[in-house]
Amino acid sequence: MPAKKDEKENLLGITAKKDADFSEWYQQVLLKSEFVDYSSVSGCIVLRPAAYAVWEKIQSYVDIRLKKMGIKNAYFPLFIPESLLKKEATHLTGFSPEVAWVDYGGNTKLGERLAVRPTSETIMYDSYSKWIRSWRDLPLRLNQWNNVVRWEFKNPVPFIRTREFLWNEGHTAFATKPEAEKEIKDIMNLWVDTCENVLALAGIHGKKTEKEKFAGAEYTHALEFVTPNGRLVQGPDAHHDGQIFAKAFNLKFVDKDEKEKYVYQNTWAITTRMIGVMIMAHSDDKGLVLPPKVAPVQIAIVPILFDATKDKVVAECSKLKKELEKEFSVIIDDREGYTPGRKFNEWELKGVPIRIEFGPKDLEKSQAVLVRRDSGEKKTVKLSDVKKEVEKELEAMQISLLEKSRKMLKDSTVNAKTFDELKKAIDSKKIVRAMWCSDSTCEDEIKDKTGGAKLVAIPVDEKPSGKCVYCGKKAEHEVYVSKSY
RNA sequence: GGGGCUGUGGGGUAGCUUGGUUAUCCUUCGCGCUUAGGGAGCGUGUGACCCCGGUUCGAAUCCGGGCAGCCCCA
Repeated sequence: MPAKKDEKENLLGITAKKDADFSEWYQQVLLKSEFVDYSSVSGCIVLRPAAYAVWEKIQSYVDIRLKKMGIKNAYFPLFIPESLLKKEATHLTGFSPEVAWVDYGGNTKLGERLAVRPTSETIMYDSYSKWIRSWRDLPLRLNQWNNVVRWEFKNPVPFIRTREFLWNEGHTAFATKPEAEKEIKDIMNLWVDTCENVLALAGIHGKKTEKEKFAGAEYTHALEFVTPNGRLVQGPDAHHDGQIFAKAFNLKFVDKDEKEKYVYQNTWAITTRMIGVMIMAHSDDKGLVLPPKVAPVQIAIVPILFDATKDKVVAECSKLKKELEKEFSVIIDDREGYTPGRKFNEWELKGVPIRIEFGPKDLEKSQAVLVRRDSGEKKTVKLSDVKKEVEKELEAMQISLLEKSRKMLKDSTVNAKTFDELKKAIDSKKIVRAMWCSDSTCEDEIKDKTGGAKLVAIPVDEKPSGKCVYCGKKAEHEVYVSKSY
């Protein structure tokens, strides 16, 4: 029996519309699906089991591939002595406004206060300086999975901007620049692969402008993702640090030619922010939509229970579950006292990719009903074909979500020749591709006159030609301009 | 960095202007019965005034401060 319209407001499901009230919608999707919760610490969220499971999927996909590349995992301290954090000037300036400090141990004031790591370059390179002596010690390629704290004062947005977040941080040292730069390419390929094939997200591979690059890097590559409310968000990145930290931390080695040289370094990371980007992109007015490759539960079997056939239906569902869980993660929702409709809505809210309905009619005809979360499409299949069909639909869903993401990126992008066009596009929540003279004055002016739109990325596939969108001088680069998180 | 709005059971709310008995309603949650192919029904139970201070005989309500969340602008 359908719920009365005026009662719907108070039911389990989300009431905000993605198109009409994006941030309210985003919040409701996360909270009502029991994906995350707020905590008593401002700007810090709780990843509930479903969210953490998604992170574990991302983590394991990336971790396996990093290890194949020859990178090893290690763990360095959470705390960084102030003196170490101060060693590289640009780095310090970049991070110091948002560092959280520990001043006391119990009641005892510490002799030197400790930073809670905002990133671990400084504490790691302190060790690296002891470990790197000869060319034989290189390359040194370590990664750690951990948490970092950046005490931001802007409005927190779950996953997108939180004061503490989870990530990996790879920190590597090479004897030569070409080796190091080759790694930047490999890592960026890994990020593209992970985002596209696991999270079903299409991004822009770009280079950061001088203004926007990582504090302490020579240059920064990153993937940028468009959100449904027309902003770009930075995703995973890879920074080539050249010899900047090497000089600050005295990372020298004796090369084969017996000369002392500084190492060349990279740092790179993917963070839990991507989970937020993924949810913004794929989820809808019914709740979460999780790509099959990250979904903690891929299939929910809902038995339709009538007294006369209950036992047989449940038995058949259990058989089905046993068969399916050889390859997929499956749950069977045989809770009594809830109607099927209620269960359907609940699993949709939680973003389970495939639902299987099975009742007396299906028992009679040896069939089951498959429903896809992303399209809502229903399909009746023979019991013997369920496994094959599920596999097919999960793959199709994964691909379809990526295509949708590609389309969103394409539809959100506008080319602008004049500043007027650029401004109009920004105002109508588009992201803009335009030409740029590469002067930071123009960068500042554009930001100023558009209400904060940044030059987010110089696409790696750029073909600069013509004139700067702002000053009209010869263009050096193409850029994506957009408001950002 | 600046401005605005809002905090009442797990969620959504009424009450606040004009202070006054046991804080309203819906939903969730627990239990019992009954139901079951798209958010079922009846009965019953649990559960809240963000925190600190002030005014007052009396504060969810008025005042001050804090904390938190949201929105807009830079």
